[in-house]
Amino acid sequence: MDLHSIKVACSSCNLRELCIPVGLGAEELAQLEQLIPFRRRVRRGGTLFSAGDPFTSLYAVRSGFFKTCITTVDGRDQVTGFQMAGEILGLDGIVQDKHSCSAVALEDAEVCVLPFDKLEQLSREFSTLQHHLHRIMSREIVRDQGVMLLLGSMRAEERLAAFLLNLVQRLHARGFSKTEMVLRMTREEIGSYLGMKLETVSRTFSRFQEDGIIEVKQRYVRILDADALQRIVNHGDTDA
Amino acid sequence: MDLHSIKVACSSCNLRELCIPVGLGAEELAQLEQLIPFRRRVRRGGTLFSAGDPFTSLYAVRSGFFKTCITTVDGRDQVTGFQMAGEILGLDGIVQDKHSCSAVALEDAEVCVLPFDKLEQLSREFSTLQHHLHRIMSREIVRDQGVMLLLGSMRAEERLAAFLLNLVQRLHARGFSKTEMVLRMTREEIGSYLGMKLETVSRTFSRFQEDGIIEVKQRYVRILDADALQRIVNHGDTDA
DNA sequence: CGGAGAGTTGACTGCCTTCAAGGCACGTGG
DNA sequence: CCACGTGCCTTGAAGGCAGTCAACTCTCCG
Repeated sequence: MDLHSIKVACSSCNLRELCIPVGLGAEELAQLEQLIPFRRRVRRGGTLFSAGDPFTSLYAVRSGFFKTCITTVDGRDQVTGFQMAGEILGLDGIVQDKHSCSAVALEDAEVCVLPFDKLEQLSREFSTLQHHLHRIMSREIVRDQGVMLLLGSMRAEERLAAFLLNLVQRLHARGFSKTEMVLRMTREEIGSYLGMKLETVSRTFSRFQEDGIIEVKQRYVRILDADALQRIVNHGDTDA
Repeated sequence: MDLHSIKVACSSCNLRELCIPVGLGAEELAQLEQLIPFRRRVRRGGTLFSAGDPFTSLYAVRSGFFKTCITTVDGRDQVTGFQMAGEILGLDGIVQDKHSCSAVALEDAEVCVLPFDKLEQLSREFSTLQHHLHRIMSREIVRDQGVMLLLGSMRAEERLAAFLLNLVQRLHARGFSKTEMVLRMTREEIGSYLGMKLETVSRTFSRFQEDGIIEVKQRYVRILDADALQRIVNHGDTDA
C-alpha cells in the first residue's frame, strides 16, 4: 500500500466546496481533519479496494479518476460508476462490513482515507456532519436510481447523450471546460456502464459527430451543440 | 391523511427481525418506540409520498406492498423498486429535503412513520442505531447496484428469472411459501422495473411455463424448478 | 350482462449485438 | 529513426432479441 503520513488540511483543500466539508463549521472542520490519518495513492490500473475486501473506510477522491465495478459469480461484469475529485467511494461496504464492488483507478489518483468508525463517532458529536453524511448516502441512492432510469428506458443515443452531459457538467463544477473533455475510460467501460457494447458506443459517437453535435477524436470529446444533446436525452426528439 | 395515534410497540412487532429494530438493545428499542408518533394507512392505489413532496420522515412498511417510481420531465417513467413488510421507504428524500420518487401502494398498506430529525437525534445517542441506519442506507445502495447489473447486462429471460427468485426469497423470509406467490403488480409494472415491455414480460412468463419451470395463471405464480431459474440467471445457460 | 382493465398471442419491424477486418496511436527496441 | 507489436477504436455486414402494433381472451365488478 502506498501511504502518506502527511496530515491533510480539509480547510485548505481546494475541494472543500465539493467534498465532505461542505457546510461544516470551523470546529467541525478541525475535528474532521483530526480523523483523516493519511492519504493514499493509487496508480493507474491499481485497485483502491476489491469486492470482498473488509470495509474499514470511506474514501474521498482528491485527484484522479476511478471506476467502480461489480462482478458476479457467473462472470458477468458491470461498471457501476465513475468517480472524480471530491466524490466519495466505499459506501457499498457498510452493510456487510465488506466491499461489494471494486474501485479501480483509471489514472494515477490520490484519495483521503476516512476511517468509518471514527466518522460515525464524530458524527454523533456534530449533527451537521451527521446530516451531511446522510445526504451523501442519499445522493448516491438518487444517483443510482437515475442510472436505473437510463438503463431501463433509454435507447443507445439517449444514454450516451445523458452520459456526456453528466460528465461534462461534473467536470465543469470542478473548474474544467463546459464543452471539452478527455475521457479517462475506454469505449468498453463506457459501454459497460451504459449497458451497451463497445461497438455501439463507437457508432453512436460517430453518428453524433456526423450530425455536428460533437467532435470526437479518440478520447477527446468536444460538445458543439449541448442543446441538441439535451434534446436527445429528452425523449429522443432528434429534430433541431 | 389517514392517521392512527395508536403507539406502536416495536418490541412486540412481528417484523422486529426484519425492520429497524434488528440488533438493538432493550433501551434503544424503548427509545425508538418513543419517536414513532403514529402509523399511517395508505389505500391501494394511494401514494405515501410523491416526487417533490417535502421530506420529513422515513417509512417502515408494516403491511401491504409498495412500488417506487420516478418520472422525468419528458414523461419517461420507471419503477425503481417494490417494497414489502419490514422494508424502508423514503431514503431518496434526505439529500434534497424533498422526495425524488413517488411511493404508491399496490395493495392496502400500513406504514410506521419515522420522523427523520428525531431518528438522527436518537442515532447520535445510540451508536447501534446509528450504525444500523447506515447499514440500511448502504443496503439500498448495494441493492440498486444489483438492479443496474440486471438492467445493464441481462437478457429478458434472465431478468425475469432474477426478479422471481428475488421476490420469492423476500416473501419466504417473511414466512410465506418458498414456491408460490401472488404478484401484487401488473405486467406493465414488472416490465417497467425490469426495463422491458409488458408483452415481453408476458411472453417470457409463457415460455417459462412451457418449459415447465413455473406455473403461471395471471397474478398467481408457482415455481416448479427453482434451480432452472437460478441457472437462467447464471448466464442464460438454459440447459437442464 | 356488459364494460373496463389486465393479460396473452401473433406478425412484423428495427435496434443493437455479433462477428470480422482494418486503422490509429503509442511505446519499445533494434 | 523507424519497424513492429499491442491495445484501443472504427466500420461493415448479417442476424437475433425485444419492441411495436394489433386482435383477442380473461377476469372482475358494477
